Amino acid sequence: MNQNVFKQMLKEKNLKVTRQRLLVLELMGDHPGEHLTAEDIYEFAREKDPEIGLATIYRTLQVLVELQVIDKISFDDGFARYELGHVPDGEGQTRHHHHHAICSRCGAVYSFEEDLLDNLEQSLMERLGFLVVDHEVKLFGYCRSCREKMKEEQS
Amino acid sequence: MNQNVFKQMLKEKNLKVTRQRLLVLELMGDHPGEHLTAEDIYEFAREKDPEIGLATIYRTLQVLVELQVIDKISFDDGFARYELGHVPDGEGQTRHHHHHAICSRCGAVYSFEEDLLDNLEQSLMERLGFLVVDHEVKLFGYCRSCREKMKEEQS
DNA sequence: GTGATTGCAAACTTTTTGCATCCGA
DNA sequence: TCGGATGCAAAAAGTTTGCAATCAC
Repeated sequence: MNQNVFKQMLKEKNLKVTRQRLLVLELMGDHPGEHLTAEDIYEFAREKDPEIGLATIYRTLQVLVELQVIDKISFDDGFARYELGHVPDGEGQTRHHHHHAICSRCGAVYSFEEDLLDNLEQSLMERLGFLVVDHEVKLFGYCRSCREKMKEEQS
Repeated sequence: MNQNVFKQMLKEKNLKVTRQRLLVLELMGDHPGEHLTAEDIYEFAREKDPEIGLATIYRTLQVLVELQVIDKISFDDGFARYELGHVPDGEGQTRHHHHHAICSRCGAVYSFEEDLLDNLEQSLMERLGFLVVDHEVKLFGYCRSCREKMKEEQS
């Protein structure tokens, strides 16, 4: 996400461009594909701006979620996580989300993109009149290296 | 879920059959298709057993999740929710989960079943060696009645 | 200048834990 | 009997909020 685009988004919502907001955006960009907690971001932020407060991190993340710059996700391990969202398509309609495969043994998270839900979304519209605009898919299972370790343990 | 089956499951894990555990199971069965929070279950439980403690509810829910009798889900509104899980198939392999369509306007949750993820799961196995054993799909959008209301508001 | 934003600390919410008591097997 | 389970209260952990000081515009 371009910093100038971000500044423009803030201005359109009558929000101010602050050192803290720019820093959080920068940090999110520095860690693509990671699923950072507020605490993670706080730690990174303090390296560059020791004065920054945790409450500011939370408030800034809220702003970024509202602006659809980042997504808030949960792996049900007790804290919310944040990651850079993908740019909405031209029409501003359906977003191109990526999904997550979570290893139940080691906790590794693999991200991937794939739009295999179109059929499902269409059927919901026909049956319930429900218009899907976003989706989130989590797959739970075992990654290759854990499967190998599990095989060894078995023998 | 049959009470005797549950009693058997507890015994197999060397857990005791208690009044409280039976009550929580009963309450979950009384509210099929709902997505109850621990607090909801606590309220229902106190109607039948005013002595019961909230900590017991949490501890019992944990046991039920471990026994795969219920599923823990989150709609990211701040608390965990629980619902009766579907019975695993004969092989004890992939579970037949249902999914959720959540209205972003009124918060209504529609549940449905559909196994359209087989292709996706197979492709993950081929590409990453990741074995999927369970999945969770959340769709966000607008339900029929909210869409109608939104149309009216627009005019 | 002025209203939004920040940092801090305190509050809040959901969930977990310690411990004495109680109960199921 | 005796180890697991319960209820209560206190603690923990993540997040939010009130407020005075500060900053962006």
